Amino acid sequence: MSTTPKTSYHHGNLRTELMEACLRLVDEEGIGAVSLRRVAREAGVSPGAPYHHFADRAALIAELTARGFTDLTARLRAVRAEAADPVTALVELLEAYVEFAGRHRAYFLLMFRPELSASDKHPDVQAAGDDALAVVAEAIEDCRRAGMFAAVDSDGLVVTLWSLAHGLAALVVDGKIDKMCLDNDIVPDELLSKVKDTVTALLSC
Amino acid sequence: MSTTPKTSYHHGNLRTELMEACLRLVDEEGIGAVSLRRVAREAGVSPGAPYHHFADRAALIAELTARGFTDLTARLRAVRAEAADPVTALVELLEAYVEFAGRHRAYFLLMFRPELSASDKHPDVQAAGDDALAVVAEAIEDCRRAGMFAAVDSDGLVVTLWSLAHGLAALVVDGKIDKMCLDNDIVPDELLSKVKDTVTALLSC
DNA sequence: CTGTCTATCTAAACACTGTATAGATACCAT
DNA sequence: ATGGTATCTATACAGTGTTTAGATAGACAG
Repeated sequence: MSTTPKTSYHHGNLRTELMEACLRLVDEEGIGAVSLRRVAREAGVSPGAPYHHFADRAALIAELTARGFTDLTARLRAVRAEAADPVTALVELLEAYVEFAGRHRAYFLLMFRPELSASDKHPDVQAAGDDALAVVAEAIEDCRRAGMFAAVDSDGLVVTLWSLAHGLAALVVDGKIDKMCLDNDIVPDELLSKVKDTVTALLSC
Repeated sequence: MSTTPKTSYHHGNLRTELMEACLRLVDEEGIGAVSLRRVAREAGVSPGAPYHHFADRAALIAELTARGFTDLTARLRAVRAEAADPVTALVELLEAYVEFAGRHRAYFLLMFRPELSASDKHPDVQAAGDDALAVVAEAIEDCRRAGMFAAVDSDGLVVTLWSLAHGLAALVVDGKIDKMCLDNDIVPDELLSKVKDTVTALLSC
C-alpha cells in the first residue's frame, strides 16, 4: 500500500503516511478509532515517532482539517469559475460541497469535529474554513451584480446557502440520506437531485 | 449546586446527577473534557460508580442524546400546532430548531456526535431522531394539503428544510455565526432574523 | 429489634491512551 | 571518516474505560 519502501530505522515518509493512515482509520473504523498510538501502529512505527512530525494529536488532525478545507475551497472556486450563470453557480456550489463530503468522508468528518483539532488554537484552520465560505459569498455577489436577489439581504442569503450545504453534507456523511432512501425506496442520487431541483426552484424567484 | 444532599455512602440521586454533570462539562469545557471518570469525579463519586446506572460511557451519552431529541421533537410539535398557517409553520420550525440548538448547546453537541453514543447500537436514539424529522415532513404535508409546493417534490423539500435547519444550528453551536457577526459588525439575532426573512422570501413562490 | 437481602458504592486492577524524556541509529555535510 | 542532526525506539507517567471483589447502607421479614 505504501508508495515508498520503508528503510529499517528511518521511515523516510512518515509524515504523509501518518496522515494517510489517520484518514484510512476514520474511513474504515470511524472517528472513535483514531488514536495517535493506533495511527503510529498502523504506520509500523513506535508511539513516540509521530511527535517528530506533529506537535500533538490535535496538530495531526488540524493539518488534515486545513488540507480538507483548502481542497474544498479549490473545488468550489473551480465550480464558480466554470458555471454558466450566477444562479446555476449557486446550485452547483451546493452540489460540489455535498459531493466533496461524500467523496472525502474522512476529511469532512474531521473538518467538523473542532474538539479533535483544537481548531481555536490553529488560526490557519480557521482561515482555511473562512476561505471556503468566502467563495459562497463571492458567488452571491456575482448574482447581485447580475441584478438578482435584490429583495433579500446578502448576508442572510450567504448564511442560508452555507447552512443548506453544510446540513445536507452532514446528512450524507452521517448516512441519514441513505437511511431515508431505504425507507422511501429510492436511490440516494435521486433524492439528492430532487433536493437540487428544489433549491433551484426556490432560488428562481 | 446539587439539589439533593448526598448521604455518605449511598448517593441517592446519582443517575440524574451524572447526566447533569455531563451536560455541564460539555457546556463549560467542551466535548473534549467529557470522560466518564471526570463526570464521576464531578459528582463526587468513584470511577466505578457510574456503571451501576449506565452500561457504558456511550450509554450515558446515548441517553442524553435521546432525551435531547425527544425534547426537540416536543418543541417542534408545539410550534407546528400553534402556527398560524402552514408556511409560517415551516419557518417557525426552522427558528425553533435553531433556538433549541442555541439554548441547549450541550445537548445539541452530543446529539450530533454519534461516535460518542455508539448510536448505531442504540435504536431508541435513532428513533428519537427520526421523530424530529417526521415533524418537518408533517408540516410540509400540511402545506401540500393547503395546495402549496405542488411544483416541487415532497422528499426533496423535507431534506432541504432539514438540511437548512441542521446546518444553521451547527453554525450557531460552533460559534461561526458569532464570528461572522464580529467581522460584519452586526448582532447574531439580527443575522438570524435576516436568514429567517430570506427563507420566508424563498418559500413564498 | 434482629437478621438477611439487595442496591449501591469503593478499592484495586487491567489494558489502553497522550505525551515527555533519554538514548540509539542512520543519513548528511564537511 | 567524522561529527552533527534528524529520526527513530524504549521507557516512563498520568489519565482513561472497564471489570472485579469487597464494603456499606437501606429495606423488609420475622
